[in-house]
Amino acid sequence: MKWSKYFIPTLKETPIGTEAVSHQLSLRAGLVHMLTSGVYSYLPLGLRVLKRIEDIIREEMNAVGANELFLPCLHPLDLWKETGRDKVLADVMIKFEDNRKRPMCLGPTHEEVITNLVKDFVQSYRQLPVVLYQIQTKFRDELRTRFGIVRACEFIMKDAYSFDRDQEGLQKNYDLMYGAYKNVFKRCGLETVILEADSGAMGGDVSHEFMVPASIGEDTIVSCSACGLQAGATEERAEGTSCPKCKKGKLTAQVAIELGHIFQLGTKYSKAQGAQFLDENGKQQSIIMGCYGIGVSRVIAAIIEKHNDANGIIWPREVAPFDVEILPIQGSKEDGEIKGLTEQYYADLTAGGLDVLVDDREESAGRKFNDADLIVIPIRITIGKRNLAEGKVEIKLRETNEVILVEKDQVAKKIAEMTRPVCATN
RNA sequence: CGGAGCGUAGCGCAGUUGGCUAGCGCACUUGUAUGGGGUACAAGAGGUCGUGAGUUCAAGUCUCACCGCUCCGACCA
Repeated sequence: MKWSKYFIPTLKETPIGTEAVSHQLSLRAGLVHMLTSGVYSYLPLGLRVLKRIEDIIREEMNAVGANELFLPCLHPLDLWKETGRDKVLADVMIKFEDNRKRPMCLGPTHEEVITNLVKDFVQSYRQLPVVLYQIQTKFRDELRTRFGIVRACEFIMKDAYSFDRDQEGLQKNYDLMYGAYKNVFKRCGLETVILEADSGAMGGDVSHEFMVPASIGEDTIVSCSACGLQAGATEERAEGTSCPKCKKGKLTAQVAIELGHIFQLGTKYSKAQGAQFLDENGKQQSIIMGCYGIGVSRVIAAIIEKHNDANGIIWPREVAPFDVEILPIQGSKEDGEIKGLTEQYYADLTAGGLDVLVDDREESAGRKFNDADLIVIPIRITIGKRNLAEGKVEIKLRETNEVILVEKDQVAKKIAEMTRPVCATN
């Protein structure tokens, strides 16, 4: 991809009204654009990151036997009345009437829709278990948006739903999802703290939250210095208090971003909506359900919060919008060799399966370097006269700021060596 | 929804006790030079000062209402 033909609107200065680093950098690096509070457009670069995260999620979901589908975000309100959640979620639901005066809402979550779907197709225990997921836009009329895309009114979520004949089956799928979630966040370069949590408006008995401790966030985790207990702190029992478990250690509080939440729902929805199956004894049973969410767009914010420096974002390799950036330093004088090498590297690396961005703009070297640091592609190749005089080209790794000089005809080979371990994990 | 702050060009800002044609930096356009860390010079283009009322000879500036954004709180799969 050539920069001159790509839409990467970087900002030199920090936008007003932004506090969180991820909010600032996501705007400055040209990833997103705010339409109004809590409503964001994803620009080409941000969309690339989003797609890469989605791909990781898809791989991990498919690996545990979940099937991807795509549910509507336009829901008749009547459906929500079946479970009474039209009232429970009334504050966050975006409701309206269509032109035929039918009460509708934009889906804040999809338990009702998926249950409605599954009950039409599943009649027998022989058809269970079923695990389905989607990556979809959710709409929530948040009372207060926060930190850019961390809490938005319109956001992208992966939601999976499991349907089992018994608790044993649910537990099995729940454990699989639990493991898949750990993989997803690890591959996104995020260390998570997993907490047993309150099920809230979702209902059910067991639930776990996947939290990333960060300098901003809407949740608080308390940790015990002695026994290592970690727990959510919804109430004002943060610091000071002694540990409720060992009674010895002191609790320290840490702000965190919730990225994932998984629930054992049981029969709350299947009973309310009549999703039943016939067991081998010919008896009607309610399907046992679980649901599993990841705030996909929120993951981007968490990654930026955890991976940045004074110059910009340091993407973990698996989620970076491009693998390699080629930065030719040349002017209008047309240095034939620089141009030739740029094209050659681009062709070689692209053929090797890498996403390559070429900064072919007629800009000063300084601006190119600064933009490169801001949007940050993991590997940067700088081609300039200074090193070319020695027959060499510079390769810089953004993660470590390590700079190596490579013979100009060894570049593609060297990059291939560097990127191989990443490819192997895929 | 309570508390606080902010709103002047695409972005970041200045604008005094109300005063004459609303400025500055960046970005943008054109030209010349430059070409390894936001390059220099020159000439340009770009404005319902968030919206609406009010006070006044005169409002970016004062008053009121409303709208929008951010932060804290309440709330939250």
